[in-house]
Amino acid sequence: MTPDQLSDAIVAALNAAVTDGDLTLSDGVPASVRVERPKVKEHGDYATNVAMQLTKQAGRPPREIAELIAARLAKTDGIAAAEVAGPGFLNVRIDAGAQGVLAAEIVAAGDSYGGSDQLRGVKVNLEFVSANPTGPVTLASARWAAVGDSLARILEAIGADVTREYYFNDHGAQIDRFALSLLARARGQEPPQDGYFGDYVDEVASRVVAAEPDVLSLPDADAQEVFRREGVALMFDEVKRSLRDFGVDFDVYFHEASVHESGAVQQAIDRLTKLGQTYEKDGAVWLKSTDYGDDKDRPLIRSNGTATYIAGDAAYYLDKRQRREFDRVMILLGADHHGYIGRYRALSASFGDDPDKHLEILIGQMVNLVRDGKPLRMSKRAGTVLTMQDLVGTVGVDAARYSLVRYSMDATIDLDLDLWARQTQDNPVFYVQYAHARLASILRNAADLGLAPAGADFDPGLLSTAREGDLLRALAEFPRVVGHAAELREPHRVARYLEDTAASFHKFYDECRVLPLGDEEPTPLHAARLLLVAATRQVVANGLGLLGVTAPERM
RNA sequence: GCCCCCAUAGCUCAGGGGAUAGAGCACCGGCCUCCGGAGCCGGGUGCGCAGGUUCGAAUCCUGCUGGGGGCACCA
Repeated sequence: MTPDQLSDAIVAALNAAVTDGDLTLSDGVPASVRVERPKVKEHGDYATNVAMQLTKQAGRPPREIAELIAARLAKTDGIAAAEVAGPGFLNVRIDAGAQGVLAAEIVAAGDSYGGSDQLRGVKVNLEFVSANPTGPVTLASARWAAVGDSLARILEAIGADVTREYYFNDHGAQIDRFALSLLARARGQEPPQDGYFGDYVDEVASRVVAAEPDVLSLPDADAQEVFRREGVALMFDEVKRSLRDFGVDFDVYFHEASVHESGAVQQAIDRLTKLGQTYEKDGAVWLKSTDYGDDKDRPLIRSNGTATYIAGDAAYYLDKRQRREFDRVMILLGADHHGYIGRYRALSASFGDDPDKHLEILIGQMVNLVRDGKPLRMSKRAGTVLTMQDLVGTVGVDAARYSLVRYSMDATIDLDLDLWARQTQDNPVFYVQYAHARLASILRNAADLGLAPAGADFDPGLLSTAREGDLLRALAEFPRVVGHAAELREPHRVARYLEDTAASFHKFYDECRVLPLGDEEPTPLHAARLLLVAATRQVVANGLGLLGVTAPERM
């Protein structure tokens, strides 16, 4: 019996109490009740605080309400006991049998276990990373790559139709500075003060020269144009390649330059003007973003006639909303962009959208580096920027992605380079992957013995020890964890869940022999435990899949 | 000055109003005749401060302290 099924049973009990005239609820019976796993074993398999929640509208003490539910619940199939405790908690024990059937259900569901139809039919556009093509993907961007892709996978698991999107800022001043920096390095000069530094600038510059040998004999403006075009193209390739190596495949790489070249920017501004959302002042065209809660109005067209960055955003946002009629535009940004929220919401509202419904901007905190216990300061100028590829090269894709996704986005994380570089069991990803390898190994050994997991008609009551019960309850949690991770946009919950579940499995393994010992005859218990192993392996594999981390058969 | 995030064990971090606040690392001590010891078992210290809401607060609200990041006709 899963928590959701228990919730249904409790609702049924409440309905029965009302029908019998034992209970009156002014707001009616809730559609579902909150069921949680108690921290203490003595409090049963599951507990609910619904009686306390209903105290007001029932006009009766919580313990009395809990008694009414308990009496009816105790008669429900699959429930071994229901007792009232403390101020009005209802503690429930599930029949071992009702719990054990889950193992067969999970194996039958396979890859789909954990998913749901919660967001079926919802089209989501999820933009993340979107780093400028003026350098390699940095460690900070790697966090959004890991978190964004995992979030996309989790949303897809609950039915959403997700488009992963990357916005290349390949237009504007920073691109000019990049081109100038390349030109300078190609000539053996220092890049400008506000230019780009680091070895990769030299590399890109020499690759451009190799491809276009006569570039250095061109006039400055023409040479700069060649370096801009070729340099940016090389960076595009580099960015795409490192993301692919990281296991992140974007559906759309959108180029900022395209909305400027196509006239989409002007169309977007015209539209805003027609909607009465702009005005002219000091020779510039402004968006009345303060009407929608922004700190200040934002210029769309500068007094020199050129379009601003936010004008490109306007066109891009409009494109996203119209291209496939996305229900929701989600954007993952670093904390240094949090000031961006106000103007973007105002932009959305200016087009007549509801920013609370159509737009969602997620802010994640930064990644710091620590070495020898001391913070390591990255400097773009000195060229000491740690890249995603550096991280992957040091710890591997699995550990890199896992380490970046296992923390709450709200928390700044300190990655200890030495620790991750050591690649020892300090890294929790090994704990989870090891559990999967161990599970796979048991299944391999069973196959060698000609032993198959029990079928759907097995006796679930065989899985009755405390460790088996703990493991089954952990497996039963998975769909809820995925649902919560999706709803709260918190992929790290999946990682933490996997660590807990791996621990439950390791404990089960330590106490419960799965395969026959020596020449012992296989029994139904062996087959039942093997089924539990198969179910556990499935859950661990599904969970790792949501994080974009491999589930190894062997390590 | 204004805005956002954070503050929980020696360290890195979990903890969606619930009962006795958890995990990993580190430290000490146990467990391999057979399914992977990269594992398991035992040992202990903590919610920055002050108010408020609530039957109940690490969790929600306010103020303060400390840390991080932002507040361009840059992108």
